[in-house]
Order: sequence, then C-alpha cells, then structure tokens
Amino acid sequence: MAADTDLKAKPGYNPLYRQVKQRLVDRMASGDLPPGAVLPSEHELARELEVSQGTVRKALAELTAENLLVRQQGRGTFVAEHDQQRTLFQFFKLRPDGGSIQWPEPVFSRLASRRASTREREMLELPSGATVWRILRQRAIGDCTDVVERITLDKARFPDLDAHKPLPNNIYRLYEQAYGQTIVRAAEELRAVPARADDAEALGCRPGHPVLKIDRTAFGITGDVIEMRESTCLTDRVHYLSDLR
Amino acid sequence: MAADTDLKAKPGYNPLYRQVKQRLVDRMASGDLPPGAVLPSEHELARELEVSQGTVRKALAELTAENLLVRQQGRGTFVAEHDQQRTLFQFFKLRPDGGSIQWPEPVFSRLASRRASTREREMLELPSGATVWRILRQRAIGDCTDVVERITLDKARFPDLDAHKPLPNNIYRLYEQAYGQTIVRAAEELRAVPARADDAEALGCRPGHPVLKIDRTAFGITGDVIEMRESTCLTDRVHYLSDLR
DNA sequence: TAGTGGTCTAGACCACGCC
DNA sequence: GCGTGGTCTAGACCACTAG
Repeated sequence: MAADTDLKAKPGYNPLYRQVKQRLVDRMASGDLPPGAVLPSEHELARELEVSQGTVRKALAELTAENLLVRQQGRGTFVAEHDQQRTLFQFFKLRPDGGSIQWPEPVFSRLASRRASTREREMLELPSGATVWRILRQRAIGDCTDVVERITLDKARFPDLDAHKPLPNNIYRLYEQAYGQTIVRAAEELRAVPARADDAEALGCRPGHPVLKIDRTAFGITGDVIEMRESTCLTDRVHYLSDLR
Repeated sequence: MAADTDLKAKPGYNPLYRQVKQRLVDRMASGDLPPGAVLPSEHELARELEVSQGTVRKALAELTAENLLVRQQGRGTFVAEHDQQRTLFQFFKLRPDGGSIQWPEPVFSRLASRRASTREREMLELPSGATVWRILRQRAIGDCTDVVERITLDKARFPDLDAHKPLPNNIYRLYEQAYGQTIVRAAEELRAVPARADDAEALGCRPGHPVLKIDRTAFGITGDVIEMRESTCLTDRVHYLSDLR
C-alpha cells in the first residue's frame, strides 16, 4: 500500500481518527462531498477506510462538534449547510434589545468592483493588481436601518458575482451553493467609534454619534480567508451578544 | 437499591454517561470536589459507579469540553481552576490593537455595599431589601486606563468580602478559593454609547466620546447568576475579540 | 516500573426515521 | 422491518508522568 494512503503510518504522532477526519475534510474541500450530501454510514466508512467503527465515530463526532457535519439518528450524516438557522445562530450576533434572534430585513444593497487595497491584498492573500468585489448593504433589525455592511471578496474566487443580483439576504448560502465556498469560522474585532457622515445618514443618527464597528474576517474549510466585512451598527435598539464558555 | 441512586433507572431517556456527569457536577458544586482536586481514575470511577470505563470516559470528555475538568495523560483528571491562563482566555476579550493577549494592569479599585436595585434583585434572584457589594475598578491594557468596571455581587453569597482587600486582579480566583463559587460561563451584551462624565475623566477622553459598554452576566456551576458586571472601554487602542465557530 | 489518560477494536443493544 | 446513528460494554495496547 502506498505510504500516503496508509492510515496507520504514524499511529502515535497522528491518531487514526484524526487521519480519518482529515480525509473527510479533504473530500468536502474538493467538492466530492458538497454541502447537504449524505455521507456513507459509519459501518461503510469503517470498511472503506479499514478502521473500526469506533474510530470513524470519533472522527465524525469531532467534525459534528466543529459544525462541519450534522448527524440525525435514524436518517444519516450530512455535510453541514448554511441554512437559515445555522447562519443566523453561528454568524449573526446582533439582537434586538429585549427581543429574540431574528433575520435582519434587507433595506439596500449595491455591488461594485475595484482594485484591492494593500490591506485587502494582505488579508485575502491576493497578488498585486488584483481586483475585489465590494458589497454595500443596509439592513434593519427593528423598524429602521441599524446596520451598514461593507463586504470585500476576491473577484477571482467569486467570478460573475453580478450575475446573482439581487444578492440574497443569506449571502453565505450563495457562497456555498454557487461557488463551493463554505464559511466555517470567523473572527470579529469590535470597537465603539463616532459615526461617519455617510453611515450616520443611512442609520438616521447625527455624524459622530457612537456606533459599533465590527471587523469580521471569515475563513473557509481549508483555513483560507474568504471574506472581509466591516459592519457599522447603531446600538440604540440593538446589541451584540457574545457567549463566553 | 434506592431509585435515586440507581444510575440505570431511565436508560433511554437519560443516558448513563449524563447521569455520571451530573453526579460529578453535584460533587463539584457541593464542595466535595473543590477546584484543583484530583478525581479518581477512570477505572476507579467505573467501579464506584458500576458502569463501564468507556461510559465514565464519555462523561469526563464532555466535562473537559465544558472547561469543568482538565485532563493530563500520565497525571490524572483535575477539577478546573481559574488560573491566570484560563481566566484570561475564557473571560477576557479585550486585546491591544496589533498586540497579543495580556493581563490588564490594576489602576484603581474601590469596594462598597448598598441596597440592591430592582434590576439587580431580578438578575441575582434576591429578596426585596437585599444588599449587594459594588466594586469599582479601573484597569489599563496599554499605558493608560482603558477600562472602567462596575461589579455587583450578592452580599449574602460573598460575606466579609471587605476582609480580602485589596481585591486581587484575578477576582474569579478569589470567588473560587474564598467562597467556593466557580464562574463557568458568561453572556455579554455590547453597545457603543457616549461616555458618561465620570467615565470620561477616568478614561482620559471627553464626555460623549464613543465608548464600548459591555454588560456581563456570569453564571456558576449550578447555573445561578453569580456576578453582574458593567465594563466601559475606550476602544481607541484596544478592541474586543469575538470568535465565531 | 507502576499508574494515568489516550487510542483502537469488536460487538451488543436501543431509539429513531422511513418505507 | 430495515438501516441509521446513539449508547454501553470489555479489553488490548500505547504514550506520558512520576517515583
């Protein structure tokens, strides 16, 4: 058997179940197991990969904990999708004061492209001279606009994005279904800043009013930076919820 | 055997390993297994509780994932403590811009007590007329003060807190060691607001300057609300980091 | 060298979804 | 009834720590 296909090559250093995990991640990243796909049963996987069912189980359990898989007793194991619920709970942290989580209403959306800035090139690992998509969105959680979002994407990774206008509210589902790019993790930096004139107008506050600026970096299944997003939020009727556990 | 001590009472509805888990949590909450204590080995626990080692293992794995236990190959299983690293990584989300995580320097601290407000009574589940401790702290992440914290505690749960003055920087360790109250989880609500006059003076900014207000509710091992904390942060040289995964 | 947790296996039985 | 994942068991071997 070739070395790189032998799961038991280095039992001590890299446990078998991690190698099983990596194989499954590779199949997901390559498009062989697209979002929503059914995986073979534990029993079948164990036979295919020549390991015990318990080892497969441990790999599947970790992938489920990382939100890459969804398992349902009696039905099977599925590659996780950005359905409404998942995107909302995992990637949307703004809540109306005193109310419960809900999808924000789209108010305005614009798509344009331009040359990448130095910072964008660094973050998205783009060559010099590369171009990016730039999406401007305004969304409402309560009655009026309380978030302005500026999203930056590598144009090479998302060709012909303008063919998908109007862009859907759940844009991560579009990344996933039209481009095979699944967002699995993101890091956000939050700061309180004075509102810029243009944001103030959109949000219906005076320039300089305190607003919450959220800088998000979103990562794909292979760890690449897929999206950069700057959100500016009026927190008069809305707050950002962070769970520490 | 009495029904409430029979682990196998309801195998289908409540799995054995969850019952094992609950028993261990109970022992931690009662003080029988205080922070830092060594647990019996998997083998011993299995014998004591009359379940298999694999079932004990699953219970211990979940408790480890929830940060209630720490396991080390070759050494043993320990009840988690609020050592410097844990408190910092799990419960402190402010980072200097462009720098890495570090403990904030204490600048000022004051302890007082007063009657609980209506909101405090609701959140902390206190009877009317109850009194609370109120801690005011100022801390610095960079060169100058950038966080003002107001902490509220049930005076009945933390008797003679004034005997521990000056209060340590890692106050969760004090809750744990002096009062057997371990903070295991917290929820934070973030908003951008104009700085109050007193906060502005402490933070060295003008009144009305945008500051990040963080309302924390911290929970103990049994799910009770142990602490309420309002932090006001100048995010000119510092930001709040939120990991979405 | 003894004891701990970490990995891996093999197999039994149960709960759930679907046909 | 059949196939799925979920639970539980029993036991082997490995890796790490400490005396």
